[in-house]
Amino acid sequence: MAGIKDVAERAGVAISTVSYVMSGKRSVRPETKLRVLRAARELGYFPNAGARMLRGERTNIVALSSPMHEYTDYTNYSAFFFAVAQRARRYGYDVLLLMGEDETEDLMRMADSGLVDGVLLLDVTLDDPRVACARLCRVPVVSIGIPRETDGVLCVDLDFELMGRWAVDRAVRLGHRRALLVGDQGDAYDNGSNYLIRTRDSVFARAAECGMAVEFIPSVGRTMDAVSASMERAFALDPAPTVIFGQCSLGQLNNIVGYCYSRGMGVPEDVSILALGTFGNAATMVRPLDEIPMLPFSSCGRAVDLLVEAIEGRRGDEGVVELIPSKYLRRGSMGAAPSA
Amino acid sequence: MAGIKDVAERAGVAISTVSYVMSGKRSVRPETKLRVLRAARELGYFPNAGARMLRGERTNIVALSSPMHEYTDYTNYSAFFFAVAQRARRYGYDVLLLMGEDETEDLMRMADSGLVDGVLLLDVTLDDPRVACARLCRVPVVSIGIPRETDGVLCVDLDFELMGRWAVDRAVRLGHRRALLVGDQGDAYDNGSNYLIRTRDSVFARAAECGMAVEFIPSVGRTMDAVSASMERAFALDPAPTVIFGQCSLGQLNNIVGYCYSRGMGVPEDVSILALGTFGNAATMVRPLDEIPMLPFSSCGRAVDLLVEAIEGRRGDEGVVELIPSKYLRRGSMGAAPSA
DNA sequence: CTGAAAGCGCTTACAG
DNA sequence: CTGAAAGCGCTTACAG
Repeated sequence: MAGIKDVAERAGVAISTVSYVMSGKRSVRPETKLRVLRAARELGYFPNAGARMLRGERTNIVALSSPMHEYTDYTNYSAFFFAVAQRARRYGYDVLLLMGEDETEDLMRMADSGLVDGVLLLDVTLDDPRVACARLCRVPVVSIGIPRETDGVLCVDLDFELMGRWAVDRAVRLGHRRALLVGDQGDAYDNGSNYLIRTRDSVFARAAECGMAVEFIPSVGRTMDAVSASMERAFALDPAPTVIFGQCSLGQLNNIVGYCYSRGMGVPEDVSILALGTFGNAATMVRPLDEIPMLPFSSCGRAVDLLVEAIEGRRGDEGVVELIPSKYLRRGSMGAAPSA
Repeated sequence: MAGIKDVAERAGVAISTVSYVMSGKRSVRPETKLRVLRAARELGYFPNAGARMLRGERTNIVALSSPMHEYTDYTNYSAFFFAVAQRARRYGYDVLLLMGEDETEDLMRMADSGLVDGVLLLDVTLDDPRVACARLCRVPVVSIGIPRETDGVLCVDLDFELMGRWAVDRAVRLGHRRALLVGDQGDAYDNGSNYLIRTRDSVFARAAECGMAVEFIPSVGRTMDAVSASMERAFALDPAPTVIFGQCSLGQLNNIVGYCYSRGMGVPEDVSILALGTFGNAATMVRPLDEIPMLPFSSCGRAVDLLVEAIEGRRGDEGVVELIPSKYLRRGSMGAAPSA
């Protein structure tokens, strides 16, 4: 509740002096400075954020746009939120969550109200309307995810094409010729969820290059029964797949392993399994799995780096697309293809 | 970038008229109003947030304080974030994440800078320093979690005492006399993480009343190997427990089930398992489990309700403690105790 | 029904 | 080394 005037009065100086002491933008006689600092501390003075904003000062807030949809499975989002918040904190920024369904309205409001210094877009779809907003915004915007049209925006993402290629290459090297790609819920692809499509298509493309057959089934549910039913159909194929790429949740992967075990199939003796886009947590499964994880701390961290650079004017608004390679974590669930 | 002056000029009115049109705080001639609205739309006008704050208007932002610690397992936090954000949105509020390690400093800064209209505390420990801050704050604060001293703060939480009693009562009714409580990581209790302690102690207390023996083991790790080692020791007891209460993550529960199966113990024929404080997702396990879940949407939703009431002055700052009952979800993993 | 002007709490160019 | 004052973009009491 104490303002700069109260501090000035208590310290016996002008408000400008208080301001300069706080900002350090000009040198102040040590004794004066001390009096001011003591007064500020005693009064519990914090500069009014509104007044600073009005003067065009940074707010040290970045918005994180992460719209909620009906189909949003938010289980793993906190990793992204934490990653963003942690890195932002390092630069002295706080994070304002924008989770309204109406993505673009929130965005324009924030960008033009002067409340935030920059914006991060999460969960960017191929034709995300927020990207068009980004081009109009007076604050810098960084997209975590690669839209179809990238010109004029800063984009960072994990290299999901590379993820797909790595998966296929590893399987092919182990002699596998028939793969099953278990996808996420079908509507996640329909809604253009970017990384899912990119990974899946990269698997398809690379498999075609390598002469490997790939069957794709989206998940229809998360329970053991739902997963079993899907797997049942997949393994009824002749010849049956010898390797499974799981582009799905850890729970579904658990059920896939459970299904294999229930059918008497050993991992990796009878079937190999590789998790794609998980969160490094397939190590904790009953049967730990090889995985090529998301690395949210890498992608989000880098996105914050770029955003802060842009905010502080150390970067123009030329388009940038940075792809970050994931890594391959071995847990022994990928083995040589069983000989026919 | 367009300001109220630009809108006024384009509409041919005074800035006060623009202001009144935007706020609706006084009636304006329909034609004038229309001209103003059109001008505002054409210029993409959004009121400057700083100027409004300076005038003491609401910012329509609430802070969500959720400090990150070394030991924080953030896997399930997004459910709370989403729950808060969703309900806040309904009232027209955005959410500012405060995740700095230094909990109280962030809090005071926010509360006194005028940037937020209210604050929510997440992950409140028994002697949480943020609660003391809350009493000093000039904005309302709602604690999600019950600290030791609740006077002068608004508190909402799930009824974890009831959760503990329900667990024990259900087991006792099924004839179980020896239980194993598998806890979260040990340091989570040491750091005073509120709900863990309350649930655990409630299990202890109720078990003592009912003449049931309870062995407690904190988790030492999340991998199958770590969980197996702990379970090994627990089942070496004579007589061995016939029911397991799992106050731990879904991954660890999966490993507990995996351990039981590997030892040839059926669930619930040989051992019953009940998950406490999970997120309704034990339905998707290979062996679905009975659970008494967290219900973040209930507790956080109610917390936002209270906060908004306080912000809008429809509630004094008398202390309030609201406990919300969870529910018991049956999945067939709790059965009659095997006869000795 | 509408407008001119004070003032919110800061920062900073200007003056000394 | 320090201060008096303009001005950021709004809201609202006052005036008509």
